[in-house]
Amino acid sequence: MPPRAAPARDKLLDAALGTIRAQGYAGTSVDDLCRAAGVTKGAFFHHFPSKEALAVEAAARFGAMADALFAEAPFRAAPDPLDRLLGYVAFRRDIIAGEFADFTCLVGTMVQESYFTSPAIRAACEAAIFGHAATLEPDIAAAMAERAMPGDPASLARHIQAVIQGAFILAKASRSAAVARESLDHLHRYLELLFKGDRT
Amino acid sequence: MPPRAAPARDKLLDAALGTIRAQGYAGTSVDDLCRAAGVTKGAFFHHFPSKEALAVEAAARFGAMADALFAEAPFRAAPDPLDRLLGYVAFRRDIIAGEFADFTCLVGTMVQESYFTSPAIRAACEAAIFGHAATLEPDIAAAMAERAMPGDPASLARHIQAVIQGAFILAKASRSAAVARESLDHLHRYLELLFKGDRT
DNA sequence: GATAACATACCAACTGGTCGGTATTTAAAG
DNA sequence: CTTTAAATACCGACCAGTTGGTATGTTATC
Repeated sequence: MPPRAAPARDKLLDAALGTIRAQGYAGTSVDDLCRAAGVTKGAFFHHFPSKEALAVEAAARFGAMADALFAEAPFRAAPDPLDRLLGYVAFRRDIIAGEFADFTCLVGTMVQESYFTSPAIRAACEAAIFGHAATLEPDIAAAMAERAMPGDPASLARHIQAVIQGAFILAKASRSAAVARESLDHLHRYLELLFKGDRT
Repeated sequence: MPPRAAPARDKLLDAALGTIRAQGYAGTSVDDLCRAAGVTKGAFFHHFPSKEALAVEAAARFGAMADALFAEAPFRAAPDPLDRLLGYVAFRRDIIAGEFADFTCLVGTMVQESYFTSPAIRAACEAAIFGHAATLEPDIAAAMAERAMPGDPASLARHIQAVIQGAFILAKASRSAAVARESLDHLHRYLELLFKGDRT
């Protein structure tokens, strides 16, 4: 097959998304990854200098995939910035379904356990989370400006990410996606109260 | 029920709180724990049948310690239930300071990485998180009743925990306790808007 | 003198990582 | 269009250290 395409590399990265989201970073061995990807250890260390390096790349890949998903989602077409913001939260709520390893956040999982032991992974996760949060800032800023509201768009964008991350934790603890969706509903209500001043 | 003083047991449990919060469950070896506790491996397996069993007990201990901390905190003395609720959030905000391993949540960290691989740990973390959330329900229910508000007290209590957990993740990612406090401020504002309808 | 609390030595399985090798592709030379 | 040389992709045995856990003690306390 085409070596230039390096399928083993992509297979490993893909396998990492699912496996690490289910077992955590430290709980996933290089052999686990190779097995899940259907690849040998030789291929692993040909493409990645270390397990940590793969994690860093997986974090970046996950961030890019997430950004692309939301950039192309239907709610983006709304003309009003507040509608786009509320649409984002509603969309995030709605995609919380199915297997946990499918809707859960790779970088949130990894940073939790390796922020202290691996500066490289921590930085990669920070970039993914805060980079994604930054994509919300323009709409928040526009919605605030339209209403001459005080407030820090960046801070609200970060809070939205915090709620999402926390919702995943409660969902995992209770094996219930519904618990996570509920929290996103509260977040949605917060934004409505904040921007519209009512509970419509 | 320890027959008579088993210092090694307590030292191991204490060491687990700090070490697992910094390195995660899978990232912490039994030897790490023994070293941190100043105890030998023989003592470890004399008191705990497995590493997993220690984690389960550590989760329960952490939950009990947290419940006790908030049950005795000053805000509990407020006569109004809403003030107690807002006081809880403000108090949680204020104790986010210093070392990450000191204010961060053991059970949130553990459940994130082992909800799939260890049913026992997952259940222990679920009990700690949702048990703690339940302690907020009476005040929320009372505050809602006073205002004849619709809404599910349990759901709001869980949301509060979700925000707290998510705030920790963002804090770890950015090495900034301030980011977490900010999120607690947003949560505080949500509750004010919900119950008072203004931004006082 | 029994029992719980600890210590020491040890183990098989697994850990992340290395290494010498082979197969396939690309690029340039003929 | 071939031949060929360099590069890249991949394989799988192997390594030293670590893993969670055990077996067999010794010591302290009732």
